[in-house]
Amino acid sequence: MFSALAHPTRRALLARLADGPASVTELAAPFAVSLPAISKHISVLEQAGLLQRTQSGRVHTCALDAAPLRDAADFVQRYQVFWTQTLDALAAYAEATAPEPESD
Amino acid sequence: MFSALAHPTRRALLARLADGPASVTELAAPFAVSLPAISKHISVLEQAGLLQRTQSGRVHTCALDAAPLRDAADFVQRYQVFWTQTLDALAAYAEATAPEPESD
DNA sequence: AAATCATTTAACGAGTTGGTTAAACGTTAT
DNA sequence: ATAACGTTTAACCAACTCGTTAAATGATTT
Repeated sequence: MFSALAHPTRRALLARLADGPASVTELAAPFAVSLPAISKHISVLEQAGLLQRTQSGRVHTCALDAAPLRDAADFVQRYQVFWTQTLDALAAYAEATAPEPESD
Repeated sequence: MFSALAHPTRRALLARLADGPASVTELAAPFAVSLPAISKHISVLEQAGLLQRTQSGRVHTCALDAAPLRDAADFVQRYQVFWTQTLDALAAYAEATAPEPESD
């Protein structure tokens, strides 16, 4: 999943699909690589569950499926406190997760 | 960045660091791989900016730096609308491409 | 039926990743 | 000074990634 997102071409493909479904050739058009290369990228995205294929005739139409990205969002947001809060809040968070008997 | 997150061991290291800084040996302890392997993972995280190293004596203390994760969060959240509206969008698209009169 | 089109598969090569063990490096302790 | 410790570097290997070109597949058009 994260490795599917790790390649810039694949992120660009997702961005393109955010504007609507497209065929493999349409998806490949903006890129300077061969069609088989794009085909492989699409397979990677499909296997990561980020892309759904619908074959109608000889045209494979690809559509974005962002559902798995929710997991990535969940993962990343667990760390949100570490970049949004101040050091005080960070300390509070540390204390909340690993309570330390300080007094009382 | 995404490729740094792509390896489960590295995500586990980040999770561990979320509880506070730790030395390389401490970080390596829970894993069944050799110390050099962990050392490399730490280097990858460090190069991705997710980890800061402080050498004091012969001990390298590693601390989480979640700031770069903000970029990942930004990326992922651009797609949030696609998984919050997924059911409607998918239904509409399915109906448009393969019209299946199920209810009228 | 033959040609063309959209796409994938096959086979290959260069470079990277993720692991290993052995050795090196610098720090601390005896 | 010597030994032990924490960590990295070196050298190596197997497996994977990302790209290529050439051929195959299957659908459509002529």
